[in-house]
Amino acid sequence: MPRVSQEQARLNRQRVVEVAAALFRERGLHGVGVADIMAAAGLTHGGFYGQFANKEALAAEAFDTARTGSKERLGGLDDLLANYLSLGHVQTPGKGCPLAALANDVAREPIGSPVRARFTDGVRDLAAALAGLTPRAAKERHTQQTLATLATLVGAVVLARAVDDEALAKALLEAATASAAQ
Amino acid sequence: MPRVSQEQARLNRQRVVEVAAALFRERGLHGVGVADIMAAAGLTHGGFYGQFANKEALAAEAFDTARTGSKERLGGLDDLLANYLSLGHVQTPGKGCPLAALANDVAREPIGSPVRARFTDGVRDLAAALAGLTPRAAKERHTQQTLATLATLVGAVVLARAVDDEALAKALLEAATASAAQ
DNA sequence: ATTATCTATAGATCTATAGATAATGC
DNA sequence: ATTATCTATAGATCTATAGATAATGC
Repeated sequence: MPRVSQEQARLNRQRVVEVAAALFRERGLHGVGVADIMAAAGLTHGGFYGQFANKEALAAEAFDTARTGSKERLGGLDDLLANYLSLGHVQTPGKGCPLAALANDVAREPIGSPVRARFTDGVRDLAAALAGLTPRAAKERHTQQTLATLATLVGAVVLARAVDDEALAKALLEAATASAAQ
Repeated sequence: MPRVSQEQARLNRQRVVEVAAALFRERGLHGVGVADIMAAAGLTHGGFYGQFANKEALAAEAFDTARTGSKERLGGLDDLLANYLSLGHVQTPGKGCPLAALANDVAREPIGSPVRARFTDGVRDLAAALAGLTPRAAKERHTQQTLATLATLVGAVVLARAVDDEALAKALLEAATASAAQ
């Protein structure tokens, strides 16, 4: 019933995107509905379609928000590794790296889908961040090492989250840390 | 209408599990319904509940079938790496490693869920397979190296599948191969 | 008057169950 | 007679839209 100001509407829209960014990472792209997201933002279902074309468009925006919002406070390679490969990151996917949280979901999206493009940008971005923090060898080898490290980080977090045994989860994170630090 | 022999019923049941193992890996645990699976097996929806308690029980059986069915023909570490880190594996998740195909899905299942237990067994299994093919250093370090390699393999495949650029997918696989082969 | 939000609902889809059907196998 | 499978349907849930409501802002 209450109609709000344009200013408030803009804030509401941004809140929807942020809430969606968290819920998608926690429950998956198909694990949360538009009604859930709107309710979590304190709005009603019907209001959604005045602000977004459809669920897919929201997912694309939410992915970007998750990407920029979860960027590691970079200090050095060691800080990034410690943050990324922490139990805290494993236990709070809603605030963590969207690559690790949504890779399987994105892989099932049709090619050419908006979220796939954002995901690819995210991979390049994180690879660039890692490359910038790493001592550089020969250029080709440097790129290769960077991509391998990226795969190790994502793989360790993804597996640690799915496993039923916290000791094994920790062992995966520690093994990845030791490997990525050389 | 047609009622089949016990023998045929057993075969039908096994076919349902195998079809489910493929479809779950392709579309995710929530991306395929019981009706889809039964239709793909050439049976009708209603027949399902005579053979399985529920969808979760089928998922647990299907995960085990996927695990044993996708076991690499081991020849050596190089063969395993070449198979696991191939574009073929990336492009046919329905026949590939269930750890890479379903990690995000399993991570969203409640703790204590049957598929989480099977997933954990799968991680230990693949780690053991890798350990058996790897030159052994000091025991602790050996285990650590094995888990790091496992994370690298899974991460590379998971990322390569989600990315929109085949060149980047190949680069991820090659980087992981170079890293895992030392 | 415009428009952000809400109510209500259409149309799909999904899990699960109940009861009917018809071939197997004692 | 038993039982594997099928038909039909209940009860949830999900995306999307249409129309009503009421506060904003020219």
